[in-house]
Amino acid sequence: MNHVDRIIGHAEEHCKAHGARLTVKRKQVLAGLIQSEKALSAYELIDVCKEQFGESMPAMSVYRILEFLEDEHLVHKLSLANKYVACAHISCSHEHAVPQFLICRQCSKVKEIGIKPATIDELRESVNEAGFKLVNTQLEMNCLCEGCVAQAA
Amino acid sequence: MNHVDRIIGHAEEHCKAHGARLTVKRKQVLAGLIQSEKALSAYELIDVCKEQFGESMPAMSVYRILEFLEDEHLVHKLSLANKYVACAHISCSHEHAVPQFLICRQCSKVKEIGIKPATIDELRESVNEAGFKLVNTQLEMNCLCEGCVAQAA
DNA sequence: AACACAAATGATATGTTGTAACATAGCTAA
DNA sequence: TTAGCTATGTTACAACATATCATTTGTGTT
Repeated sequence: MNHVDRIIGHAEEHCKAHGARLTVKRKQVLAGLIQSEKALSAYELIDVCKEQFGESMPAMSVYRILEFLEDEHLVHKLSLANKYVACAHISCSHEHAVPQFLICRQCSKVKEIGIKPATIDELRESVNEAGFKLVNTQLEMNCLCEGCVAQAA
Repeated sequence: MNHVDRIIGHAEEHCKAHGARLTVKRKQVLAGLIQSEKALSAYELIDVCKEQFGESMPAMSVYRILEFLEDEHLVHKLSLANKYVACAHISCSHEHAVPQFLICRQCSKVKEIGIKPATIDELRESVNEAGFKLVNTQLEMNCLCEGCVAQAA
């Protein structure tokens, strides 16, 4: 049983725990995302599923499935890049705070981090001072990953 | 001479100062953005220009013009919303740091703020610790503006 | 003024991301 | 088993964005 399958196993338990169904298609989409280890657009994901499972996957289905996986907190949507990424903590049992994302603009590698609560508080305060309310603390930041920085140098 | 015209005047000087040409079309696009006082998609902007100036504006041109205006730091692209917003500081003479944006998910109103440098430093540090490099400090945050919070309540 | 060149815009087509609407298939439970 | 819900398929299209090549406009030079 490989790494991906183990994570899928956890996802399955997670879903079963509250009566959500992790169907074959949904597992395929999630597995595709986990395996690629980076953010993929919905259409890239279609290609991945085609390669991996030989099954055609209508765009509509992929979007529906991504929505389901988001609702289950198994996948995050990165609006900054219009891409989707598997949650880095599917196998963790504890509850998670809303994460922040570092997105490599070069290669779409994504790092999911938890910024210090104090920093988040400062941000939220700046937002409040401006008369706005933060609807969530999912920050997305344009970055370069180590590998791509090295290449650029 | 109204508010918008005054800002356009400043923009014109800014461009002239280094030989960039703020043409009629470019002025129209910028004026449309300033006047609306919120973020607009490129296609919304086409409609605004059509209404305001009666001129048809091919999508291609609008995108080119928005790119020019971005290069001149007169307009910001908000990737989180796929919209564009006029810079809030066109009339300021001083140099600006990279701004942060609060985007109302309800009405697209945008507030351009400058977060405390210390907070930015903390963020950058968190990013570095994760082995990534921030390519810029333009944060975009999903918010609700005062008006929309009041409505929702 | 006429010309040459570059910058800006127009026109057309197409790529990419995402959703609406309605049809079908497949579980699940009485 | 049949009724009803959930999931998926199909088709069409909306919204966002760019590639490419043609034309116009503006600027400097002779």
